[in-house]
Amino acid sequence: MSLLNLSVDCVILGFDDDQKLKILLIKKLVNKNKDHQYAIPGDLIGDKEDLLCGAKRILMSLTSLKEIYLKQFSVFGDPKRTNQKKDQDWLKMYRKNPKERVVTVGYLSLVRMEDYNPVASSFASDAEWVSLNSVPSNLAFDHNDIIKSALRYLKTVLDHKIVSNLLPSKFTLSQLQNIYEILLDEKLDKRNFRKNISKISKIKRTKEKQEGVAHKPAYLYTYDN
Amino acid sequence: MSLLNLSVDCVILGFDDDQKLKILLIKKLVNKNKDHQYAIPGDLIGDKEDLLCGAKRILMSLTSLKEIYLKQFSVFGDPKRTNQKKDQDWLKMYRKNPKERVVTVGYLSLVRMEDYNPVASSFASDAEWVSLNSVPSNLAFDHNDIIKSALRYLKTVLDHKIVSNLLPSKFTLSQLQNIYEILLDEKLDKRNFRKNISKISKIKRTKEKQEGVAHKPAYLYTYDN
DNA sequence: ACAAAAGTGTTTTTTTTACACCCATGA
DNA sequence: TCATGGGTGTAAAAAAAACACTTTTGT
Repeated sequence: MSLLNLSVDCVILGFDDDQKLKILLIKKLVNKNKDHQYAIPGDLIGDKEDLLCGAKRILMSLTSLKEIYLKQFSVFGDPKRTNQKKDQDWLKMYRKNPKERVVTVGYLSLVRMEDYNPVASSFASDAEWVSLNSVPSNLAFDHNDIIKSALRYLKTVLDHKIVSNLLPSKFTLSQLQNIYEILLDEKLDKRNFRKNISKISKIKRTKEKQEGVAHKPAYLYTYDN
Repeated sequence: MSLLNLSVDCVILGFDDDQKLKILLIKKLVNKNKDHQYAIPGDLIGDKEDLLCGAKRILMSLTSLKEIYLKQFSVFGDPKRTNQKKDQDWLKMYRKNPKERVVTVGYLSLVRMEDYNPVASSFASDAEWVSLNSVPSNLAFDHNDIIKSALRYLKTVLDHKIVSNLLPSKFTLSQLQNIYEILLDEKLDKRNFRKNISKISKIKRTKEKQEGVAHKPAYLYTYDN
């Protein structure tokens, strides 16, 4: 019998060669002073809008990121998830009926940071990559929980198809191994890792090598769709 | 900016020793004649109701099943998912605004059929266990898709904890193997299966044996929480 | 010459698969 | 005594893990 608002929230993880995993956060003003809070990009979906399309539209509108593969991973429907004061403050500024319930659908993506340059717009006053281990613990709504849930989910579905998004078109096996180590959060054995990669027919060695490195240059590989 | 209806739909799989996997369907009248259709149990969630609580309440109200472990597995948000004529007919009878969008959250459970005796009520005129391979292909809304999605999900998460719901408190290893074979839809090797089970410390052999069977009686096992 | 990362095989251990016969019971 | 499902072990194969040294480049 009840009508409610449905939103999507996007956990966009960004990868920068040889660095830490980052997450795309937006900054939102919570009142007329310039107090702000961080959140993952998300908003209400439109009337007749498909969820996935909505997620893409919203991500685009807040951060200008487009053409991103998004995967639904969970729904967050606690009736009190928008009740905290900090969240009500924000809702009062942007929504007609801030007390209405909002259920949200979580979407996840993994991207190469160099491929996407977030530019804030709409109610986002800023959009930036933040190291996963320095994410504020007081994100908007239940966004800290949503991120945790996304990371848990990620480990269960990680595969070469997903990881291929994170690679430049030519990459070294060390870069690839580094991605796995970061995403799985564990060290891998170089020789065993390469043995496994060599079984994946889609990953092919080119004749090119790294240039200008102060060590033996690595062969470059490509991921072949 | 849009308000919409949120529902839950429950895929309840029922297991009956040595038999086929069944699913709990309800029958709904679609008009004043006695035309009906089948559906999985589901309905709109309440205003301030938690999703999981709502799912339990609705399942109880339609089929009288209670105390069931339900696991959220996906969201179905196609804006047109309630637009077919058969579905609009039903919605017109039971909802004030049948054209309003309904997004639904899918919940899954696996139960022992003997433990639960479905009794239809509310808008369900009947509630019955139906063999998975004789589910009508024209269930309400997108329920056929929801079931497919649930079965796919089930194979990925199957473990002894989940299966323990399907067992009587004392069971034989053949019963257990049978459940796995049905859920995984593949034959398993008896000796290898038992080897694996023996590693699971929660599954313990009792001193009791089957009685009154026309073959060597099997030892009974228990699942120890 | 040194530092830095690349590249490369073999052995051991663990896990998984395949496979066949005798046993206890009720009819 | 027959039909039925219960119960058991071993060998082979496959997969995963452990492990160390040489090479190529820039500085």
